[in-house]
Amino acid sequence: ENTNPSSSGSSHSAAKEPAKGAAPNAPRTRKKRCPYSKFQIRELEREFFFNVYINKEKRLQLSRMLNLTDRQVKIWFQNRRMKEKKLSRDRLQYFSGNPLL
Amino acid sequence: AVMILRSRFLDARRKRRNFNKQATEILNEYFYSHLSNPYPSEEAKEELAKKCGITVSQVSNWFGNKRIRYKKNIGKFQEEANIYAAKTAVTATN
DNA sequence: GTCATTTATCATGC
DNA sequence: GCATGATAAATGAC
Repeated sequence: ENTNPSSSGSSHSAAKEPAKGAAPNAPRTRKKRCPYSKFQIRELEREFFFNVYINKEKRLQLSRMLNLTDRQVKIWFQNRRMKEKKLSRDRLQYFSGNPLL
Repeated sequence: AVMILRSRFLDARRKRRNFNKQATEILNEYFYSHLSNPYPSEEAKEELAKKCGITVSQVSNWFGNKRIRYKKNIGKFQEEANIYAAKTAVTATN
């Protein structure tokens, strides 16, 4: 379902600056945001359910399985923790001061 | 009853509804009167949220979207910028 | 690590 | 059909 351009093929796949060695003055281009596939999200969420903080071993394992870089998995968990915190805030705000409860 | 509330919360989370005209006015006034640095502090966000009747997160979302969409096409917002520039100029003279 | 943010994408309103 | 608000990747400050 997902033709994932990141971390594909070559094992070392540089995450940024796809340009060849022509330009030494690297205008470090920001990596384009690439939505993850349903399968990738499912596996990441599954691991997140067991432990909100992932260790290095499982991170490497997940990154290989999902064809993502370690950095991408690490950042996904960081963003996921922030999302959980925001969901908690929204839930609290929504259910607080609700006359039906 | 709890389940109903829960489902209502879950689908109300992504249902998008436009802000009322007054809230948009307030947000635009702040944005164009701070065009050189359109980054309201946490306290300013809370005050804007209260005046607009929205959450602080919604204020952050609005400014994030506004900043990048303004930067991406300044010309499209020129007319709008002039309107609020004139409006703040009037209030400044009073 | 958190967290505000940038950027693209998604989903809806109209 | 775009405008608009919310969310999902990605970066950087601290």
